[in-house]
Amino acid sequence: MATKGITNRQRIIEAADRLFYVRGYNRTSFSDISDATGLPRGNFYYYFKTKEDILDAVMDSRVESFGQMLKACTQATDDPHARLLAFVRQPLQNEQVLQYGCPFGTLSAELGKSPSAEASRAQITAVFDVLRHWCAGQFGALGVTPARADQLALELLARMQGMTLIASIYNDREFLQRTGAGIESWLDEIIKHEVQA
Amino acid sequence: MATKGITNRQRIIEAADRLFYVRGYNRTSFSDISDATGLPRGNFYYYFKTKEDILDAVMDSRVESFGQMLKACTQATDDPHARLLAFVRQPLQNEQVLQYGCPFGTLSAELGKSPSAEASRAQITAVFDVLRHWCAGQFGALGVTPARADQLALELLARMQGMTLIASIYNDREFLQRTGAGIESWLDEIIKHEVQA
DNA sequence: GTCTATACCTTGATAGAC
DNA sequence: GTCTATCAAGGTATAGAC
Repeated sequence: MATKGITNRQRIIEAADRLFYVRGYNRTSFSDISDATGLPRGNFYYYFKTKEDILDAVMDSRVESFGQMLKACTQATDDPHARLLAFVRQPLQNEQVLQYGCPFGTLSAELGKSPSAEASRAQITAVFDVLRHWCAGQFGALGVTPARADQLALELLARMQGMTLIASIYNDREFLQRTGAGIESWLDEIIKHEVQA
Repeated sequence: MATKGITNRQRIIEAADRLFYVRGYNRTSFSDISDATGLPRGNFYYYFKTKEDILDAVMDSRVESFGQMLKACTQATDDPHARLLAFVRQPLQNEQVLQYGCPFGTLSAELGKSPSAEASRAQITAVFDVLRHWCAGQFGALGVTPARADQLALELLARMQGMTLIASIYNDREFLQRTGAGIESWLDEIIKHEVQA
C-alpha cells in the first residue's frame, strides 16, 4: 500500500509540475490537476494538506530532477569549462522554453509576488541556490577565487534568464541560439582572461 | 461629467497598475481594486466591460508612461550612448525592482502562460517593442546597421531582464549595481569595436 | 486508501434603484 | 454616473461512506 500511495502522490506531483509550468501556479486549480490525473479532487487532501503543500512537493521535485541533470553534467566530463557549456546548451535544446520560459525563472517571477513573501522567497532562493552553487563550483574549479566564482555564477544565471525570457516573449528561436552562442563566447573570454593554465 | 468619469477611470487604472505589479494580474481581484480605490466593485463595469479590459488599459498606461521616460532620455541629450546609459541606469535607482522585479518582465512571464496566448502575447510584444525599437534607434544612431541595431537592442533588454530577475530573487542590491556596471562596460565595448567615429 | 458529496468562500459579472 | 444587492460559477477544503 505504501508503494501504491507513493504512486498516486507521484502522479499528482508530476501533473501539478506540468500545470504549474504551462498555466502558472495561481491559475492551476485542483480541478485541473484532477482532470490531468483522473483522480478526484477530494483525494488530493489525503496526500497534501493544502495547495501550497503541493507546490512545495513540486519545488522539491524540480530541485531533485535538476540536481540529477547537474550530476550528469558533472559526471560527463572532468573539464569545468565543458560542464558549463553543457549547462548553457541545455535550455537551447528544450522546445518548451520558447513557449513557457524557464521553469524556475517564470515560477520565481510569479511567486515573488506571493502574499507570504517569507516562505515563497526562501523556496525560490533554495531552487536557484542549487544552480548557483553548482556553477560557482565549476568556476572555482577553473581557478578563480570563491567570491569571484559566485559572482560569475550569478552573472551566468542572469544571462540565461534574460535570454529565455526575451526568447519566450518573442518566441524567437534564432535569438535563443544566437544569445546562447554569445554566452559561450563570454565563457571563453572569462577563461582566457581570468584563468591561469 | 466627462472629467469626473475620466478621473475615476484613471483611479482604477492606477490602482490596478500598482496591484498587478505587486500582487500579479491573476491574484488581483476586483475586491482588491475596490479596496484600493474606495470605489464599489460593481462600479468598475461602468468603465470597463471585463477584467481583461482593465489589463489592456493598464498595459496602455505602462506603455504611455514608459514612452514618456524614453522621450525624456531622448531629449536630455543628443548622444545615443548617453541615452542608452540613462536607460540602463533607470532600473538601478528604482527600489521596487528589487522587491517585485521589472513591471514588464514579470507581467510578461505571467501573461505568457495565459489561456488566450494570442491576445496576451500580442500585448506583451507590443510593450517590449516600444523598448526594443527605441534601443535599436539609439544603436542605429551610433552607426551600426539596422539589423545589427535590433540584435543589440534585444541583447540589451535580455541582459537587463536577467539582471532584474536575479536581483529580485536574491533581493541583492549589490548584484544589481555590479551587473548594471557590467552592462555599461559592455556598451562601451560595443561602441569601441563596432562604431566608427 | 479511495471516492462522493458538499460546505463555504471568493470570484467576475449583472440588474436595477437612485 | 454612482451605488447596492445579488447572481452563477468556480475556488479550496472537509466529512464521511466504502
